[in-house]
Amino acid sequence: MYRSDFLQSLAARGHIHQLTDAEALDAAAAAPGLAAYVGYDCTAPSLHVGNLATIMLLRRLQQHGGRPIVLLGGGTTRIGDPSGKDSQRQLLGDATIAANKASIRTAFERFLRFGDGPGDAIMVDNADWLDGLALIPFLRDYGRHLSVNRMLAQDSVRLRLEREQPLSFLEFNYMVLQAYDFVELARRHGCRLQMGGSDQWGNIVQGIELGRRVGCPDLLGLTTPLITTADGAKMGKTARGAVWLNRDQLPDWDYWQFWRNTDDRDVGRFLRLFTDLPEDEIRRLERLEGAEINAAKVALANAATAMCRGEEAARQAEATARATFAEGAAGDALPEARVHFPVGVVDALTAAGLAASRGEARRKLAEGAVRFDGDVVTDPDARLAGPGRLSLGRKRHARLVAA
RNA sequence: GGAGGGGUGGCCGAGCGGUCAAAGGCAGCAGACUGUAAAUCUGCCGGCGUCAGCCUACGUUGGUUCGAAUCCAACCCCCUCCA
Repeated sequence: MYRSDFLQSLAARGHIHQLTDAEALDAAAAAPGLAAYVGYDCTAPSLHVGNLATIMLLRRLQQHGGRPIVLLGGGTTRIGDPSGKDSQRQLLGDATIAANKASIRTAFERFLRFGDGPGDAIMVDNADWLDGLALIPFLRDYGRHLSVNRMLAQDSVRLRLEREQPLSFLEFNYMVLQAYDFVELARRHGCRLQMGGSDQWGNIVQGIELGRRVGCPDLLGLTTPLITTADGAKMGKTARGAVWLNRDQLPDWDYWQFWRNTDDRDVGRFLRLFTDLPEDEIRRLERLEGAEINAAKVALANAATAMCRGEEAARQAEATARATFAEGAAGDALPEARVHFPVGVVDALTAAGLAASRGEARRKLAEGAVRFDGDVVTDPDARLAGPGRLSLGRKRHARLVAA
């Protein structure tokens, strides 16, 4: 078993997939001030719950005395990570990347404490060193240490080649630059550990190898398992889109609901991975059976929402859930739709976003799925006279208010 | 460069002159049962509509035809085999 609190905690909570050198890492983590980083692409205006697995690694590191480094890939996003893709990703414009970067960074402040103190997290952007890189000096200093043979064996490259899918030289360089990032962070910030999802293993190892050859000998790597739900889907990808961390991409209510609707079988695992609740509390919650387990889901939703969106957001969502589901009222946190009364049900449904089209609204009315203030509405010509709670099915609700 | 095969709705995949808004599966939505869970069963699943109909869709652009996802031509892209 591990001696350091950090690794003990990660192991107990299910965060560890692979380690490059367990003993060395354990020793490094036992001393205070271990610096570790995770890199994030700026491909979207917000990170999503799929990124939470590694964000939690940084959080746990800080909780146990380490120094988290958030690396924003302002430079590498201009290239595009080929891992897990069969075709080149659409190249993003610099303006988009800059906007995404600005938007992404806000989310981290909820999970980590930033500052100038010894245990404070810092945020860096690899554009700072990548953008100005001069090709010939770079090739002479680093290129000679990078083995093409080895790179060709990397999954991200090999799979593309085996399937005879195109791989541009641009993308081929992604791992080179990610490897170089690690060396740069080791030099600038004394960073010894790179963490990431299991798909990043190859890239992480490349960085460690490069470090060994250019005078940063003791770099380490750690990956988290790919988190899937009990029914086998990648976590955080719903049909309606990703579950975003940023409030302007996904309202607090929906974020809370995402966690509240966790599969029974995932509750214990998610409590360990995505909340700070202590082990004995989690053990108590996951032992609940039947309808009782809903209490554990509420605890999960509250803890996860409080961490990402703040205590107040969690409280409001919980209160709204109670009002909406237990009392059949309309809680404050429900999405609001502004309409002019009297309004036809069909228009109200589309305005509230409960139906994607008028046709769908009509179909749902015919199916008996629509209720207004709790009463089933089936007539597509019905008009609603004033404010109230419009529901589609039992789960989706909106408050109609006068425009 | 040569010879074949193929590009169909979010995905997979049938259709190969009218009866095609296009079989089937997956995903999704809703109903029943429940616990805002899972499983199961049922219905729905391009848009608009006073439900008759209209519009948009089968790689792209033209053409043949009363009529084309289906035939022809050119172009773009993908796959297999040969050089």
